[in-house]
Amino acid sequence: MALAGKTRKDVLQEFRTSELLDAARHVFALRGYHAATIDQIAAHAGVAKGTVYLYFDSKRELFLAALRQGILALHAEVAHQLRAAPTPQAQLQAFINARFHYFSRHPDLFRIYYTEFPQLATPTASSEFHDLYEQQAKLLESVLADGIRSGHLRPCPVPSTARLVYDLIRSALAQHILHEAADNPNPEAAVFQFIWKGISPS
Amino acid sequence: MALAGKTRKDVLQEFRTSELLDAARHVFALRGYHAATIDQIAAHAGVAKGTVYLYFDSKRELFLAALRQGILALHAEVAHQLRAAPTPQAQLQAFINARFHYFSRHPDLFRIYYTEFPQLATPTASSEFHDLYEQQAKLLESVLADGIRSGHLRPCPVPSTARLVYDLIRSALAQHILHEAADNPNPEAAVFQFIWKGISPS
DNA sequence: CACCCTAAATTGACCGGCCAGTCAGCCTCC
DNA sequence: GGAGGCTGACTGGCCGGTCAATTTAGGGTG
Repeated sequence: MALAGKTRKDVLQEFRTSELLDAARHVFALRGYHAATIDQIAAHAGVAKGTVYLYFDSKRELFLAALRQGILALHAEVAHQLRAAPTPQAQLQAFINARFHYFSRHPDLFRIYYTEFPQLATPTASSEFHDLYEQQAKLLESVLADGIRSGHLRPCPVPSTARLVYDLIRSALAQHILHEAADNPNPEAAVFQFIWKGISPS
Repeated sequence: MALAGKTRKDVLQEFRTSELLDAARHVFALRGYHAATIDQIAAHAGVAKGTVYLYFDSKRELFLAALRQGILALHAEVAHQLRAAPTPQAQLQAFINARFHYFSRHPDLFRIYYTEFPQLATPTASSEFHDLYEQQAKLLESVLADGIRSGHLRPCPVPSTARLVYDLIRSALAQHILHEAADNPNPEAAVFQFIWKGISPS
C-alpha cells in the first residue's frame, strides 16, 4: 500500500531521504545544530556532501525536516494509542505513555527538540512547529472536554488545563530523557498520578 | 569596603568587566552561544571588538565567566535568605523562593543556563560548574539532615532526596521562566507545597 | 593655564580557518 | 551509450582572534 504507484526510483529516493533524516537527527543531537556539519551528516549516511543537497535545500531545511518527521511519527503513535483507549483516564494515560515510550526509543529526537533552538522549546511562540503543537493541544483538549461531559473528569477550564498538563508532561519527559540518572523506574506512571489527582472527580 | 585598596583604574576596569558580562549574558541569551558574535556583544556594551579581548581571553571564557558570575550572585542571595530562616520549613522555602525571585529578575541567566550547552543543564555530569552545583547540593542536604535530626522532617535518604528536590525546583523554574505564558501567580508556593507533602512528618 | 609627553586604554582593519553551498565531471545501471 | 544519480574539490562569506595605529588620561613643567 505504501508502494502504490511508486517506481523503483521513488522508493530509492525515499530510502535515501529517510537515511539522511536519520543521520541528521543523530548528528544534530550529538553535536548541536551549529557544531554539526553537513559533511558529518553525509558521512554518517554514507554519502558525499553534495548528495545531501540533492535532497534538501539547506542545512536548516534538513534540520527542520528531520525534526518534523520525528514529531509526526510520534503523533501518529499517540493517535494510534488514543484510538484504542476506551475511557478518558485511559486516553490520558495513552497520551502520556506513548510520549515516554517513543522518546525513550528516540532520545536523539527529544534532545534536538528540547535543546536546540530555544524558541522551539516553547511551542506557543510562533515557530515552524506551531501547527503540530496546536493539533496536539486540540487533541488533549477534546480528551478533557469529553471526559468532563461524560462525568469522568471534574469540570475545569479546558484550554488552560490542557496547557498545564502538556507542560507538565514535557517537563517530566525532559527529566527522564535528558538526565541519564533515571533512578525512577516508570516516571510516566508518576506523571499520570500527579495529573490525575488534579482532574479526577473528588 | 568594596573599594578598599582599589585605585580609580581598578574600579573602572571592574565596571567595564561587569558591563561586558551583562552584555554577554544578554546577547548569549538572545541568540544562543554559537549565533552570538563578539561584535554584537561589544556593540551592546558600547565598545569595539578588540576591547573584549582585553578583558577576556576567548569567547568561551567570556561565556563561562558571564554564567558563573550570575550563578554566584544567585548563590549569595540564597545563602543570605537561608541565614534568616529559623526552621527547616522556612529554609526550604528560602531555598526555593530565592531562586524564583532571582531568575525572575534575570531571565537571561536562566535561559543561558538551561538552554545552552546541554551538558551544563545536568549539573551532576562533570562540567565547568560542577563545583557550584555540588556546593548547593550540600547546602540542601544539610537543611534536610538538620530537619530530620530535629524532628521537623520525616526521615528519608538525604542525598537522593536532595537531588530529587533540586531537580524538581529546576524543572518548575524552567516552566516558570522559559514559558512566558505564566498564568500561575506564584509557582514557587506550588513547588514548595508539593515538596513539603513529600518530606513533612505525616 | 597652556602645553606637551608618556603610558595605558581603545579601536577596527585585517587574517586565517572553517564550513555551507556549488557544479563540472564521473560513474553506474539500464 | 546516455541519463541521471553521485561526487568532492572549490568558493565565498562569516567570525573568532590579533595587533599596529590612534585616542585618551593625567600629570609634570614653564
